Order: sequence, then structure tokens, then C-alpha cells
Amino acid sequence: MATPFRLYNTLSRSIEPFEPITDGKVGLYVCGMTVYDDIHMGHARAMVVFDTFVRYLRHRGWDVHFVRNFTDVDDKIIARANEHGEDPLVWAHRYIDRFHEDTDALGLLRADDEPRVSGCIHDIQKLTQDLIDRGHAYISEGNVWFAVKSDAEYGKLSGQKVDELRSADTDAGKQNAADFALWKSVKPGEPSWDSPWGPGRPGWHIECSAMSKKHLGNTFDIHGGGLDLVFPHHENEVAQSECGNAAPYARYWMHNGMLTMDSGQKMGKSLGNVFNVRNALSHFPAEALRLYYAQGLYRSSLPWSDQALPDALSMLGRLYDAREKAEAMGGSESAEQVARDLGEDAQLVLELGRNFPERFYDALDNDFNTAKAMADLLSLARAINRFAGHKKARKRGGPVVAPALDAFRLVSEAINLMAMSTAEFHAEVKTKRLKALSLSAEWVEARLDERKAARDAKDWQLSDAIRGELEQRGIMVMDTPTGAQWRVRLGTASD
RNA sequence: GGCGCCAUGGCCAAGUGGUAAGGCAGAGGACUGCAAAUCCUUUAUCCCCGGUUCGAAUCCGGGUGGCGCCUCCA
Repeated sequence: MATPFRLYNTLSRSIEPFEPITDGKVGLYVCGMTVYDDIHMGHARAMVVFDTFVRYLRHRGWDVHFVRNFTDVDDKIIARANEHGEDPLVWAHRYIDRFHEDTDALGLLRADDEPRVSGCIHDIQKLTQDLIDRGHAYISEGNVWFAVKSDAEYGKLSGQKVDELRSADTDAGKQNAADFALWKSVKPGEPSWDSPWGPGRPGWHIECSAMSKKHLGNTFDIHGGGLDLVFPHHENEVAQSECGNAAPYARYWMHNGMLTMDSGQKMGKSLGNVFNVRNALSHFPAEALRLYYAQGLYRSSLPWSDQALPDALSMLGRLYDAREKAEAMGGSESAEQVARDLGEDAQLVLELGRNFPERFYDALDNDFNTAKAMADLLSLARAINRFAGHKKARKRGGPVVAPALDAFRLVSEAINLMAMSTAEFHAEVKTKRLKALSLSAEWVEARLDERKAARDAKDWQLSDAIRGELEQRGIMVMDTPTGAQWRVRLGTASD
């Protein structure tokens, strides 16, 4: 059954209890991508945050209707396509396909509806006409403008006042510099559709108002998107929808923070500091990316650096290693019996495991605090590792770590992390990290065979030299009772 | 100029009234042929000033600094 949760609402600038319009249901609209290039780590944050959020709500019993749009008609798409002598819609749709390739590889769910501007022209025109009819929009030279001054509530989301804005563009035909286009008359080389106001194409903001209305109705529960969209995009959406529909728009506004560079500035194409998801995924498992995002609060800025993914991967490795140790433990006594016999480390892992669900739900129900949830999971991993150091843990510890293993399953089901088998995880890491280091598994194995021969001859000098060479190349060698194991170093610098 | 967010140990970071989670890095120790991994120990009174309170990192006021938005932006 759906349980209550609390959410920061940009409208009130405070955390509020979530109250659905319809019991047990959540209508969620998230602003998607303008598709003219591959997505970068900053875009991926928004996608991962809302994917994780949707998964969690569903895990908690909510019936979520998740809508995320594609902007496939836009100035930048047109400019980029024209540069390459291609049709703008063809160009955009190729990048929608690439978006799906990337987000599928990231392990993200598809939205329930993924409307495109080009498929919603009729809905956009209908809303535009409603705005004209209600006196909130005017026609000028084939353009239709939203009249900001006609909306007394304009600015309520962002706190902006129309007269205090830095002088915007003074397009001929606009009554107020802050008025924005609902419909733009056609220009040469641009896609266009017929309309009551002449051929043209939609303005940027109207699409989201029209698409959310189409799939979720006039009033719906949660509207999401990047923090950089609050003004003007979301402000304008509120104005259009509430004026055009004469009904409230989204009840909760949920904004994710930006990825920032060393300078504190956000990752963005104009700054030339973007890192593509495609690159990241060729060298790191998708879960490492998702853990990187989950480490922080969704609405805070998150620092990006070359070390971000190596760090996240080594953290992920710690979690998988701990889980593997727990899985290897046997025994069939009662947990209480084992905990009594094996001491406080056993008590601790039992207790943390049993408490985990409550702590996990508390963290995520309180404005989706994944950072807290991840910290608790790491604490549990440490408790497992500590307990695993006991001689009798492997033979008798199973009952004591069972709740911890349940905790890992819970995380996997609720937010899709720790969702692989240990073998799958290590296989993926090996493949991707070897590729990043330009090494082959065969080469590593051959070196290890040589080292084994040296070790058998107790030629420690040669043995260590071989290991040293491997380490220099980023391969860690671990001597165990059953022979040497190897792994690609997780925490190495960028590639 | 306007609007908004933020300021916690070397770095990242959770914490929203009762004396500071977690990660990375560093130092010491256990383990190891030596290592790696792992574990243990170790590093903070929370930007500054004032106020409220028995008590504040947490609330209020002022200051300083950073960032986002006001043009496209996840």
C-alpha cells in the first residue's frame, strides 16, 4: 500500500507531506531533453534521479504515471541539422534513439508516456487558442505571445517580478519584454505546421503545458526537472497552464541540482566541460554512475571530477565484496544463538541488518534522501566485513547476516542498485576497466602464470617484480589460500 | 540590478533543537614471504557577529563568501 512521504516543493521552498490528488496514485511529469546531441553526465543525473524516484514510489505501493517529453522542435535542433544539411526532425529522432540507447544502458525505465512536440501540435494549438480566447495571449505578425501582465500570479514559482528582470530581448510586436512566444511564425529552413495564425511552430514552453495536460490532465501531482529550468521555463508553464485551463497546475515542483566542476560552475555545453554518458559507460558499470548520483542529495549540486566515477566504483566494489562474504556464510542455528556465541560483531551485523529497512524507508521518505540510505548501506557493509574476520563466521554466520542480505535485496528492488550477481559485477568491471587500460585478460593471465612459477620456486624477487609491473598497469593481485586472484584496480585515476 | 540556493574535518558529504553519519585521502596497528583486500585506532564544536532557548551546526537578524537563474540549458 502507498505510504506517506515528504517532498521539498519549490513552490513553497519547504519540505511538505505529499498528498496525492487521487489516493494511491501519483501523476509525474518530468521535462526531458532537447534532442540534438548525446547526453552528458549532467543530463544523466536528472534521468537517474527521477528513474530512481519512480522506482522507489512504485516499490512503496504507489501507482505512478510517469510522463517525460522529448523536445524535437527547437532552435538548436534546427541550427544543428541545417549545419549538416539534414532534416531537423530526422536529426532529432536519431538523438531520441541514442538517448534510449544510453538510458537503457544506464538501466533506466522508460517513461509510461514519452510525448514529442511534433506529435502534439494539435494539443499545443488548442491550448494556445484557449489562451487567446481567455485574453492571456495576443497575435502579432503571425506570432502568438503570452501576455505576462495578464497573469497576476506570474512569478509565484521562481519569485521573479516582471519589472525587475534584466532587460530581455525586445522583439518587435511584444507588449512586454517578458512576454514569450506560444507560436512562432515560420522562417526559411524551419519545420512548420499550419495554424489559425499562419504557418509556424510552437514556442518552447507551451509544449510541456500541452503534453502534461494531454497525459495527466489540467492538475497533476508532481512536476520535475532540472533546477536551471525553474525560470523561465517552469514559471511560464505555470502561467500558460493556469491561465489557459483556469485550473491549478502541478501541486509539487521537484528540481534536481546541477553537476558542478572544480570552479563550482555547472557542467554545460556552453562551458565546454561536458563528459558524455557514452564515454562513462564504456569504462564504468552503469551502477557506478547511479551510485555516484545516489551519494548526494538530489537537489544539491554534485561535484564532478575525474575521480568521481573511480571513487563511486570502489565504493560499489566494497558493497559487492561485503555482500559476497555474507553470501558465503553457512550455518543453520538460530540467529540469536549465533549472535550470543560469536560476540558483539555478530550482534552488530544482526542488528544493523534488522534495522535497515526502517532506516532506509525513513531516509527515502524524507525528501528522498538517497545519501543517507547509501551511508547506511556502507555501514552495514563494514559490519559484515568486520564480522567476516571471525574464524567461525564462515561456517556459522549465515543466520546472523541473513537480514543484511535481505537489506541488499531491498536496495536492489527499491532503487535498482546492487542488482547484479557478484560474478556479473566483476565480469563487467573486468571488461570495462581492461578496455580503459588497454589490456587483455589473456596478457594478465600469462603474467600470473609466470609469477606462480616464481612463487613455487620461492623466487620472491621475480614474483614481486611481476606483481609490481601488473600494479603499475592497474591490475591488483591478491594472493589467497586457493591461488592468486586478480582484479582491475577500481580507484585508479581517470581514463 | 532582481530572484533563489548554499557555507560542516585535507577533499566530498549526511544531519533541521539536545553535545557531529558515510565516502575519499593521510598516519599508526592487525593480517601477509612481501603486498593487495579487509578490520581496528586516529583527524571537526559546524564561515563571522548578534539574538531566541535550560540547550543550536540545526530557529531569527546582520555581515562575508560561493553558485544557479534572469539568453539556450537536466
